[in-house]
Amino acid sequence: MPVKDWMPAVARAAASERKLKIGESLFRQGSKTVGLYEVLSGCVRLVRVDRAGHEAVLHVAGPGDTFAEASLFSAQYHCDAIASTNASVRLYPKRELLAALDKNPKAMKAFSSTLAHLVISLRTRIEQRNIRSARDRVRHFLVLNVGSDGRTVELRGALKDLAAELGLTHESLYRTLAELERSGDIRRKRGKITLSNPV
Amino acid sequence: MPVKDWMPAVARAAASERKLKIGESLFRQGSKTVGLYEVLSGCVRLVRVDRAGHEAVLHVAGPGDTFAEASLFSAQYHCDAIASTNASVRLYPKRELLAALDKNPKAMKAFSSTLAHLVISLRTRIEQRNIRSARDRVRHFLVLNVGSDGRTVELRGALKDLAAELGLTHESLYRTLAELERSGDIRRKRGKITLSNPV
DNA sequence: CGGCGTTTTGAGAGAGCTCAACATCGGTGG
DNA sequence: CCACCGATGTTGAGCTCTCTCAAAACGCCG
Repeated sequence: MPVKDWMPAVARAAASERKLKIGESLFRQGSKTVGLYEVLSGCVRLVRVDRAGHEAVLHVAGPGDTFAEASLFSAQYHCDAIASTNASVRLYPKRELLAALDKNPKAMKAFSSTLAHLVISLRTRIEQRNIRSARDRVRHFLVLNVGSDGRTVELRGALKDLAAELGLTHESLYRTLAELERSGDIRRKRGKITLSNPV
Repeated sequence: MPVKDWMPAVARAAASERKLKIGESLFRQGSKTVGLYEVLSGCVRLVRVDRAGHEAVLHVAGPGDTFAEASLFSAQYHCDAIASTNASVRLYPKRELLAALDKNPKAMKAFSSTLAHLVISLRTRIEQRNIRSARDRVRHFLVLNVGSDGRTVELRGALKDLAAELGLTHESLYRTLAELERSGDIRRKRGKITLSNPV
């Protein structure tokens, strides 16, 4: 559900905006939670960095998406938020938002619904990561991200970013896409991938 | 938060119980949602099965845990629930529970909090699946699951089940544990694993 | 004691990762 | 307008690690 449809006016009034340069971090894992964010433009990714220095991409939020929902019930952020492009975001401060939700059961319910759908999409991502084969993992992603025509996927950002989101090396993704194109399963055209045999 | 602490009396009154034999399924992906479950005894795992027939373990719920939270905001279950042991569960029917939550903002808030913490733990699981090395993935799991002494992990169920939960083959897990034991990083004793160098 | 599922170890193959070189594209400044 | 530069995209070769298939020891329960 779009944030506009449930965000209480009080919380909206208390919101502030901020611009981010590409690569800039909005918060880090362990830092104190200040509230919930909405992406106004650009893309922000949520990642965790393991000791080997690898980024695990947990989520990519685009315009209209919210992120850091769980921050309302946690004292610290549990991942890093980094701008994948130049971006602007709106912050709904935790204190005011929680107070407004307490007074507005309908909004609280909508917020719960948002969290519930987030849970479902996270589980889909776990399912994705369980697929070993690069080919199948890419196909899995494509099928789940086709647009309204049922066969075309619009890519947000670079293929390199997609590789990170899929948990593959960019080399592996390039090769896999090339193979899929050679075998006729997909067609590519600058930022778009079309499935030849939509499911 | 334990379900007892927030579950409205009305919903509790409407609950029913059910026993499951090991391997029995409680619901399947795509089946109509009937409500939220609590595990009374045994273990229930949530899985998705990909077309290759592999199970991706999304969650394992033990006594006191709830599962299928998102069902309240979805018409169909998005994964399978299968008993990993003989188990008994309690069903809080969707209709009555939603009605009770609507009338009880505090309970709704607690439910949101439960969802938020679920989101965090799911992201931790994604982080885990992003670790390629079996050794590191096992260590990651162990560190996150130590008991109150900070070094001992109590295993629920068989190592084979743990392997599935970690997204490894059981052979790989056995080998990895054997290596960790040989190198002195862990010690094993029937159902318990102790870290030699707790973090 | 017998049977079944778990645990363990072995050998081989496949697939993705790593390192490396190069091509291509987009933006910047002269 | 062109040259330059960095980031993205592409392809090659080799290696490592896990998966897979196989076989056997072990443990629990009837």
